[in-house]
Amino acid sequence: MTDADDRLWAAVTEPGRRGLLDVLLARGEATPTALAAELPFTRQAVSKHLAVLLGAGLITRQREGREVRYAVEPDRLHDATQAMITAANRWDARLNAIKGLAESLHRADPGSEHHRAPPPR
Amino acid sequence: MTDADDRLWAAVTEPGRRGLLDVLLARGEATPTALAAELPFTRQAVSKHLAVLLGAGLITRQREGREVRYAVEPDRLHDATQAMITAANRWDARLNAIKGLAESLHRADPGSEHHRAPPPR
DNA sequence: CCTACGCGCAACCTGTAGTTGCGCGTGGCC
DNA sequence: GGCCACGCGCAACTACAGGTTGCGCGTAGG
Repeated sequence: MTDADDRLWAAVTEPGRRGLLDVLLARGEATPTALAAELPFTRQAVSKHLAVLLGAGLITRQREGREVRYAVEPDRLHDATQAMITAANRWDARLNAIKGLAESLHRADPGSEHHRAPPPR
Repeated sequence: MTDADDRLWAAVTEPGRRGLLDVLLARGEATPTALAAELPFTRQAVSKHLAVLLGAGLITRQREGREVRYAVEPDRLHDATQAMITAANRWDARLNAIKGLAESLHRADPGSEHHRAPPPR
């Protein structure tokens, strides 16, 4: 996993940003104040997060008079979602392998959960 | 999304923990020192992360003499991966809707990307 | 022109990730 | 049995990122 991908991952998985993206995706585009109105933190905090997302190329910024409209960048954000799904699936594959192995061991020797002798004290 | 799910999400998505889980999944089970040997941070940092994962129910802890073996809890971790995939898919659905909408608008009126009159200065 | 609003910048606070240092218990060796 | 070595957890400290408040600038609108 490259360096840019790491930044992408960190940008979308951070809890605050995740909620922010939820709202922004529901609207397609919005201003910082509008976003802050639906989120549990202040406009400035929102603005910081938007700066991070902007730096990661996940959203676009466009001035319109005294307002600023932020909009999602579908292609780039799609890359992020795919990265998440890929990672999750890779983990799941490992998980199934481990689970299957544990079960087969259990069948072979049901008493071997504690590998040696576990002295209670 | 519930409170426990939030803790689950935070536990797995944190960058340090993500790398740790990668190694732990590759081995199935391991001791803190063994994990620290393959990770970019110290044994104590690993130990802290393991404590968090343990608190989230994602791994199990078992003393074996003077060592401690941590092992992944397949079912619980599977829940986490599913949560990630679900979130990613939900975003992707929104994304496609937005992208489709933008394209249809573009077809209807190719010059309407700037909604009103954008004064350059 | 003057007011109101939206925004960004800067200073500050707080929690968490990461480090180093130390003490305790267990295993192996003589 | 006694001693050293190793693995581990606890505690104190530092560094950084998320979040807040306060302020100043520019633009919109009467």
